[in-house]
Amino acid sequence: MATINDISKMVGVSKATVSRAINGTGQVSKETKKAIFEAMDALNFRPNSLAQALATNKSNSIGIVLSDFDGNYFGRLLKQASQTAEKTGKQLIVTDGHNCAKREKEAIHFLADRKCDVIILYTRKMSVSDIISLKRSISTPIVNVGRDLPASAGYTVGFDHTHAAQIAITHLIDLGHKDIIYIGPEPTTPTTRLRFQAFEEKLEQHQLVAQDRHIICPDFTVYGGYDACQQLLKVKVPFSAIFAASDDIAIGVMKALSDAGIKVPEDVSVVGIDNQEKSAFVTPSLTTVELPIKAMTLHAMQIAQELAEGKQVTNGSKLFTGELIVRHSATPPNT
Amino acid sequence: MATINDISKMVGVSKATVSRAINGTGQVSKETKKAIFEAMDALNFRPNSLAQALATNKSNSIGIVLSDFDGNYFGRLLKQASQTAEKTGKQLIVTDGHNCAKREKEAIHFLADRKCDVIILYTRKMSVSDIISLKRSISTPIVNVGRDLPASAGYTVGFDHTHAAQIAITHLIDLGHKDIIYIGPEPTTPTTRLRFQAFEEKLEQHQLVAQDRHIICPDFTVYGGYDACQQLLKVKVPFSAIFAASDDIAIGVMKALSDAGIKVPEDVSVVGIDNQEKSAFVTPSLTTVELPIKAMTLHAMQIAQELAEGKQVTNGSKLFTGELIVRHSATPPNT
DNA sequence: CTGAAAGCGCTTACAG
DNA sequence: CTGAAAGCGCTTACAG
Repeated sequence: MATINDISKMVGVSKATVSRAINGTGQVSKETKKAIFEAMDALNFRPNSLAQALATNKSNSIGIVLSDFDGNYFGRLLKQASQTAEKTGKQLIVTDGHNCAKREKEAIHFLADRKCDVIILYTRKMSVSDIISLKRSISTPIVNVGRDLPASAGYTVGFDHTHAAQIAITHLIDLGHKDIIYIGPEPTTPTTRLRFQAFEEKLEQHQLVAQDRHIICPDFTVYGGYDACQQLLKVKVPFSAIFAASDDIAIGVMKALSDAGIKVPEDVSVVGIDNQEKSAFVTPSLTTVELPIKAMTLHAMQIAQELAEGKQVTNGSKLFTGELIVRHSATPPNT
Repeated sequence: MATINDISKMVGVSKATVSRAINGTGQVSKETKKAIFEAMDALNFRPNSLAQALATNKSNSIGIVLSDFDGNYFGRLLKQASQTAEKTGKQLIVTDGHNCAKREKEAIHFLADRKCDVIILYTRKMSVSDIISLKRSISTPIVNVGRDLPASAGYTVGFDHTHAAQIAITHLIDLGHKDIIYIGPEPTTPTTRLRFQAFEEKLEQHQLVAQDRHIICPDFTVYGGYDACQQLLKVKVPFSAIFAASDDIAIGVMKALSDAGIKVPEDVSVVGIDNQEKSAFVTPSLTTVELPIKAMTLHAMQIAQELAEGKQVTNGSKLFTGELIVRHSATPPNT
């Protein structure tokens, strides 16, 4: 690998001059500039970005830590993030939190250690105080995505999970359903807690039975939904509608129902949350709540961008809300 | 940020000793080691990994470049890669090739410039000669994933796309179908070309009409499949089966069919390629070909691992083959 | 077991 | 417009 020294020797100038030519900082005469670029080509020179970063204390890259590499919307988030990053000429470094608070923290440190200009943090497991203290311990600016965090956690682009769950359930109630089941993971993380609480509250508010209406599935996957629904069919509690904590779960649920000879929506209505691409293509198409992950990511990247350039942030933290997408998986109950 | 100097001053030893204590290289007495660790804690010291990498010329990380951040199996690939990486204590740096040869190259350079120990390359757009010359121009070892490349391209964990397409089509032919349509992207990339060629050859081999049987869809998505199938329904060519170039396309196709009142598999059979998670959960469940992306990634990571440690590679390049997964979307034609 | 010194490949005041 | 020198924060022979 050729270094700046090689090319400085070849051209017969100091490496300071070479550096200036490369970066376009300071004045360099046309002729020497030309000679330098030719030498760079000849030697196939590429600046060592590690050395650059060490010297300047920044790396021209944006770090992302994702709580997990297979959540149902991490693909959309990544896609959007990488598109915006490309426009700004910054590289994106993506890192896995392995769905565990400890790993999430490590990933953040990894990124901070590499002097990323800014870190986009999509965490599910870290507690609010974790986030706040971590934020304090590193100098890299952080922008949180996905959760609704207090101002002390720094910039955050959140989603109103409570509201999303409410409109889904309200839809079912408005259709006339009285026996509604919730299928979703145990309410142990902020997100799962919010969704489940919204469920219970809405039911109670409408004087419907809210107790023992929660069938737990291990995760947010189709498999989880499928198994949980089979479980539900065994216990023989009466129900006419199911609220699934995610579209994936809902799709698993619908499959289990169909395998058991139960028709959706004629016999049982199902609604989900997420509005994944595939949800429009299953049969029946799924009624769900749009989670605007692309718009959220875009917003987060704009903040990140401004932060990276040391600019004033024009549009700071924001809370996004969902929207009900009515399709064909939920109808009035069969009476 | 505390540096190694701060802690060397605090303890009263040279920074060489501190470095040895941190890395566990060389001898350091118990007492000084203890003092050093205490000081590290007190000052909340984290070694600057940029400086470490610059000094040692390695970074203890594995780089991945993905041709695109929304291909249909990049999620599974990433998940598996990050799981293996975690076990080995290496960090994973993921980078987007933006579905374009130029960007793919840039991404590789980015990773090489950061001194990744090894690069996993999943490219769709770069030509074989591109890959070979790029491989020559950087010193970082590369392991290719997904395509079947010549030995001169270095280690490669490939998939036999021709064989996969063949078994899918043969399945349809064996069921008795004579009028088969191919729905997939234009054969412009290595993968799309292979799949389409296999289709044409098999048809000709069985003396079936192979001309004008290709309905083009813009990409590998459900939307693409949906639109292309609507196209197909307009042109009124007779057909009893559809071979879709991916599961996503197949799912879009089935939806278009069902929207048009055509029953799968009673009226039309459909098969895909990929065996995505959701394919078992659509109705009817999709007959497809398993693409063992997890196993392939695991294999690639093992090579990467050995390369990174400078070990001899025990199991080198390998070509994986698909397996037919028979479910409910394809049956004998209705005669 | 420990230290002084050189080096990794850049950048950036400072001086001219 | 250009160069000499110090510095970024580490590691690693070498010498003791």
